[in-house]
Amino acid sequence: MNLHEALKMTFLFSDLSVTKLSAIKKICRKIECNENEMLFFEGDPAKSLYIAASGTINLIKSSSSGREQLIRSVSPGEIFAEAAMFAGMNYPVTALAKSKAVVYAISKENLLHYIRTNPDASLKMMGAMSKLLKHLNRLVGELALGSVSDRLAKYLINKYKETGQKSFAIGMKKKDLALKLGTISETLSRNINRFKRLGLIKVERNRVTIRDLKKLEKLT
Amino acid sequence: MNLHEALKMTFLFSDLSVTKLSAIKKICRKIECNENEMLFFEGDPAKSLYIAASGTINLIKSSSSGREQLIRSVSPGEIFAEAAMFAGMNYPVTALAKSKAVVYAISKENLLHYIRTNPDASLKMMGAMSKLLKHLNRLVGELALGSVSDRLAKYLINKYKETGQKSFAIGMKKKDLALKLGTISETLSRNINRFKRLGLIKVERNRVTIRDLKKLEKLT
DNA sequence: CGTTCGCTTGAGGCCGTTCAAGCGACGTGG
DNA sequence: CCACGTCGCTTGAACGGCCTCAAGCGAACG
Repeated sequence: MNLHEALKMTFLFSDLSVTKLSAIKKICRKIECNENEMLFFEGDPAKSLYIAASGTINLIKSSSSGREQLIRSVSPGEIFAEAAMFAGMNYPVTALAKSKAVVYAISKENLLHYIRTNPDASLKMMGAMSKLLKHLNRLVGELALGSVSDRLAKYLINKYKETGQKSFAIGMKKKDLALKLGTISETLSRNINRFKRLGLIKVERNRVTIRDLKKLEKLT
Repeated sequence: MNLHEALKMTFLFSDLSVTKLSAIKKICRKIECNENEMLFFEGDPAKSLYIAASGTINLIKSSSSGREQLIRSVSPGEIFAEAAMFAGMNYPVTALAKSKAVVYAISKENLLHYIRTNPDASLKMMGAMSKLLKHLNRLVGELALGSVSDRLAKYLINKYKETGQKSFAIGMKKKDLALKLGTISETLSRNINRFKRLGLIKVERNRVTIRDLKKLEKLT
């Protein structure tokens, strides 16, 4: 995906006029990441907003003891570090390229200038932030209140609703899914197995089939 | 605290002209809550932004099994449900008055109109949302990565930094502190006791004194 | 064919919760 | 002023979920 396509996909810059779009393009700085490269670290001063053009970027939190939590997985056409740049914030997560990736950065100064001179942009920006807030609120609830199997069930149901299919590919390594669910691969494995034994799902390779949606929903 | 004072304290409406301020006052609807009354429930469609004038409002998440997590405790002069009203969201938490309380509500429509006609307001609103994001990010990290004693240590250190005093009142029931730290009173009690045994803190009634800040910081 | 990688499975242990009981502080009514 | 009940807090015992460490195992790949 090139810069133009990526910008068009973002909530923030999607419906701009040709002139405005090319103005935005001028202030984008291209950054290429190798697999497993860190784009920025948690705690670094937030200097830019990023637009993902290709590859996958994981936003994670990690503790000194080595535990990790995946906060968000960014796909091409999405923006990230939206909100970190207000009030002189630091990045609250570290950004890790899961594959070779290309992202574009817009500096804080340029973005603020853009927002100030484009009234609509504020509203869109607030929309983006509010989506993030929603996501984080859900995450907090799930982490604080639910067990791993709760979160796994929620994840599966959500996948089903997203795709409309009772059979779908997980689309990432189980280890990464574990990270997303706030656990580790062993525990995930055991839980998947329990679901299989209970007749809730069927699993082959990377593909899951929901056999008993009702019971799955009752779990959460 | 009356409406005028409360508005003056908020980040959002603090430095308005007299005319604008009185325009805002006109669109505020007064709501009085009794102790333990719910102002709104998680999942309700978000129709208003609120300004707390007196009393304490707890924003909590709870699960069907009865577990609860305190997301935020709102004091007079603060606004809440800032962000819920974008993109047709529902409240992500339920608001519970911990004491008799007075709050003022501004409807979604009125607020959006206000924001659209006051360019500065968007920036302030984004500031408010970005503060919230920061808070939630921290909360996610602590819940996902840390233990109860980590969170207790962080809380104590934070209190110390806030007040500048090594001795301070907790200012809420231990049960509520437990809620805030994502645990229950029994576990909190045991952890406080462990800290006491290790010589990290001293506790008398509702007052904590930090005896060994260094070690406390090393815990986190 | 051997190595690596992702995943699974098992044993053991820790942390936090649940359930149950005890205890001091406080307020109320006798 | 004391007796009693309530409330907030603490403590103990038992249990369970999840993590750690370690080993096994199939598939992909050079």
